[in-house]
Amino acid sequence: MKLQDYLDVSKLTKKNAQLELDELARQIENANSAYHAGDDPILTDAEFDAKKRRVKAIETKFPDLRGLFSPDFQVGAPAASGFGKIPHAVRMMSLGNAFEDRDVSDFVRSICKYLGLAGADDLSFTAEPKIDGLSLSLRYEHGTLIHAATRGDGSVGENVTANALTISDIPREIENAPEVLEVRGEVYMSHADFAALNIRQEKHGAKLFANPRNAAAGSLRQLDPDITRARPLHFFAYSWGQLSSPIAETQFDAIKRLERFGFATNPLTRQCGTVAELIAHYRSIEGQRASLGYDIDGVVYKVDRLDLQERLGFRSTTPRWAIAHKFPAELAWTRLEGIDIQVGRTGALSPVARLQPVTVGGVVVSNATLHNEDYIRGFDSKGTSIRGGKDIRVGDWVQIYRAGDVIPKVADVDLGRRSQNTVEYDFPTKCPVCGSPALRADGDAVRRCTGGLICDAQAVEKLRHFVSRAAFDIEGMGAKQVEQFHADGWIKEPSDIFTLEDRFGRGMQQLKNREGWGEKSAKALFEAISKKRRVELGKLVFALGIRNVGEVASRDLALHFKVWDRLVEIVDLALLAAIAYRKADDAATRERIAAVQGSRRARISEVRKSALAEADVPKASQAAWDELVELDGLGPVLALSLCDALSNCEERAAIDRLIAHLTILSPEDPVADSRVSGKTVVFTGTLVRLKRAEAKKQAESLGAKVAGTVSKKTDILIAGEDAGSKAAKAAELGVKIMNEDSWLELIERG
DNA sequence: CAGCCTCGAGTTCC
DNA sequence: CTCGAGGCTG
Repeated sequence: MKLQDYLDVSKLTKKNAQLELDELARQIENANSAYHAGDDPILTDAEFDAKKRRVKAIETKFPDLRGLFSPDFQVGAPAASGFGKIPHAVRMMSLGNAFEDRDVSDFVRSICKYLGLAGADDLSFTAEPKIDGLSLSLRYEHGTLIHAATRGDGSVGENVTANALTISDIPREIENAPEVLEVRGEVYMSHADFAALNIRQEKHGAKLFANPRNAAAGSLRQLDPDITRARPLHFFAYSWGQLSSPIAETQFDAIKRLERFGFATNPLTRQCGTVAELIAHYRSIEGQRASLGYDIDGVVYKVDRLDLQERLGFRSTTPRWAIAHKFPAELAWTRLEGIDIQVGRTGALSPVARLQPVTVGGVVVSNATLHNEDYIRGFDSKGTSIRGGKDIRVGDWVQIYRAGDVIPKVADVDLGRRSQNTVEYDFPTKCPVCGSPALRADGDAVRRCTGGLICDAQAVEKLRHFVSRAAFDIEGMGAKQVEQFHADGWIKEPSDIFTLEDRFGRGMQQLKNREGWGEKSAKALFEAISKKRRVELGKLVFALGIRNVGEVASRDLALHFKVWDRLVEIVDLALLAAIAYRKADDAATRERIAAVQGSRRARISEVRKSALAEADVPKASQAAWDELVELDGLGPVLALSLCDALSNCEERAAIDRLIAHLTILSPEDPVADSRVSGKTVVFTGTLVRLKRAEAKKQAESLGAKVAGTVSKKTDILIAGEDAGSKAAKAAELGVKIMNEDSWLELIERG
């Protein structure tokens, strides 16, 4: 039969299509396994390819059958990004790190503290090797794999289903599974397979991979699943995301359960009852490291009981109930050839070491961060020594390691090999880009360029921040593109992005004549820009790049103020109070310095208080300032940054020009209704049944705002034992006061 | 006010 | 990923 006829699906009924898809899936799967097992191929490449194309043809005709097994899953996915995006139903977190035994006992101690346990006797843990690969989340519904997603930024991953299906450790169907089961684990490549792959790559004149991790990552992120199939990848399951029903009561049993579902799990997973046992297992794994046949970079410890894991919950990016105990970093000596200065978005001058290239932990390193001038000098501003007080000089032999196996840093300097004619590094006091003075604020570790937006470096960095993933995230407009557009004078400030198409009228013409741009990509870019004219308030605030106002603070501001105009109104109003606060704070700082010199006791808060009282700030302004400062997580420093940014004429004008192009969306309240949603609560005194942090987390998950101090805006004060001044103030203000038990009762009923 | 815990800002290499 | 520093807790 001709291929063309084989791909003709016009006469196919939906019912037959379903049956045929299943059959094709089976055949392709079998061919796949045979391929993996090294058996004789069941299908020729052409046959294999034809079957895949028929699947695609059928799925195009019956889109609702699409998905389960499409060898090219992202039919119709945007071509620019390559892979479709998949939001994770449950965020994929990273892990906190321990480097020394001490950190492990600290970890256990903090868990006990959080749970209110006197000792670790009742706790037990699992310990397993930390595989050095890339994490993958597999979603099964009714026992069938429906997609596989990379970690991405933790919230949204990339759809690599087609590639995951070529990995023999990943079953397509599992039995007796909950309706929804997301299995998480690590994709990796063995040492042997890595070596063989590089030999093949070399033979074909292709690029060699630096290490198995990169090889595995490169292989999984192939647009053509056939290439992935030819790369021998493996998968260890160690965790899970969304579950329609629990699969076990402990971490260890859950791993066993994953095994029964047909997943490979790491054979060195153990249960440990004490810190000593954890460390012993760590040493044992460390001893076997070289003979495992795959890369690991540490050992992961997790609280075994899942109910406790749930109680412990998560910090912003890491779970409280797990930690990665890392192996010591690899070290390498090389020569420091020079020191360059980079200028960041906030004007920070950051020194970067230019090194004679050296291999550290499987990667060739030629740059390393030097942090700031104190780090180079070997002493911080308080006179505490860094690296034993050894300064770093151009020409020195320096020892390099990759902090957390990622960021290259200087660990040590070999003074014995320092040549006579080296000189101490002279940190610039002028911005190397714009020549403005670079000043170091009192007590600040960084020196900053004072040029503001005059400084090209700052302008570019601000633009890069504006288009970054957590901000406007414009597809086709990454760091490289804004840099280029800025260099051409096409984009000077964020608002220029939205006039790019108009301003150049024939912008399309101009753009598509430029190298790397065609008509299609230019059109796609303008479309992508247009799409972002509707923007969520929090993203907008973050994108502005106001100092000290990051992703979290922006989101909190958005949740509180809901609309842009309201936020601006309050910040504008707060300006007078902000000025008064700064003056009072400066006075307090001067007082402190004088007090330290005169060995008197400093009473900073009182100096500040009295200075503020004298300032006589208008009531409305003070109220606005208080509203900002009393927001949970915000304080005077952030509030000052906000006021500064919005009261600066040029900056404000640029912002106004920008928002003229935008439709600003109010944030959706992330929490469903509960009895306490929207209420502001304050905890005080000693809580008996819950620890403070736990109570706070729980209240927030129910939509309540947790504040630190009682004010008129407080709805409920939860008073534990020995509640003091806060309870008195609440009574004075007529705020509702509850004890811990009635609070718990209230939220449990809700 | 000291000691956490988080967040923000800066960084490298693929 | 790490450092420094802001903000909160006790």
